[in-house]
Amino acid sequence: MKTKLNPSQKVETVNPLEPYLGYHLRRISAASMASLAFSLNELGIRPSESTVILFAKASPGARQSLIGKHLGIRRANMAPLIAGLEAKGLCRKDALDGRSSGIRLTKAGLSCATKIELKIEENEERCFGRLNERDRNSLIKIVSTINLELLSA
Amino acid sequence: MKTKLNPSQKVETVNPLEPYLGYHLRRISAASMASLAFSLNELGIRPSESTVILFAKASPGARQSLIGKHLGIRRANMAPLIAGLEAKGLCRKDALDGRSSGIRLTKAGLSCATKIELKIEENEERCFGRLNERDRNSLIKIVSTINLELLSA
DNA sequence: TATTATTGCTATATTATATAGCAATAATAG
DNA sequence: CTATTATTGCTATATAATATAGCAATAATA
Repeated sequence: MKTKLNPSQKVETVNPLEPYLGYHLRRISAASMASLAFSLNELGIRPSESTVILFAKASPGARQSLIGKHLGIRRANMAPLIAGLEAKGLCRKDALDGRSSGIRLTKAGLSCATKIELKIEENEERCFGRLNERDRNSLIKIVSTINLELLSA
Repeated sequence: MKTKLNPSQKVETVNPLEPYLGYHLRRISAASMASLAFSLNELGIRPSESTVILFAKASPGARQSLIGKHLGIRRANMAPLIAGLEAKGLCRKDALDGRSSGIRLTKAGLSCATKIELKIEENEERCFGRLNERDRNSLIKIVSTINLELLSA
């Protein structure tokens, strides 16, 4: 069978969501995250874990509530996330007081962080590399502005 | 208690994900989708359902495989989605042949679609309204380009 | 010291999305 | 026409991210 099936669909197929920015952002986000997830999977790391690891690397000793606040992850969801990273030997908790701990990457965690950074940068290139420098920069700028508006409100 | 707790966190809090476009897109997408989900909830409609309804309105009689193809929803996930809309009385299936049907909105479905459009447009304004026309247009343009690259590959 | 806020956590639910595989049917090749 | 292949819709199931409610322990404050 060399030719394709002809589904005989004489239906107009104009996507009515085309004019909506939110729709495009959702599709792009989903596509680039799926691509990243696939790549991170080689490290046994999920996207949400990867963000926590990179944040923990940049802010050693931060408590998980702070990490969650910056990444938009709720306390209730941070708990199992951190527990998972601990179980994988990627971070440990140094008690700060009776209830909180400072999160610190282990040696394995730091090494993993480096690999994650590489994967993320590869993914950025894979997904957004076709953009020219100018578009890319204006995109980052606009998008950061939106983020400020949306996330700080 | 008038003053805030002082968490005595002397940890640097620079978000290392700041330079990554994918990260920003994910956060924005999540925030704008959460906002839309909240709004659509008044109609008893989920975001994924809303996209199917609008597509079905624009392409009456399209089979669900085509709708899914355009919206990036897999067959396996389209089935319960359409069944749910049918159960809510928002669409019906007109047999096209022995296995496929053309999806058509009912009267209630059409009325719902109009309300959805309004909610989406309100949400666009709420989330992206602070952008000036120029930024908004260039954003749409760039973002459509990325989408083409990412989704058609 | 009493009150309030925080931190971390458990349990649970929802949404979106992924794969594997099946049965029925349609399209195509020979 | 018949055999093969592709499609369509579907079920069952799994995973990731994220949401709420509520609890216990602890810290900060009045």
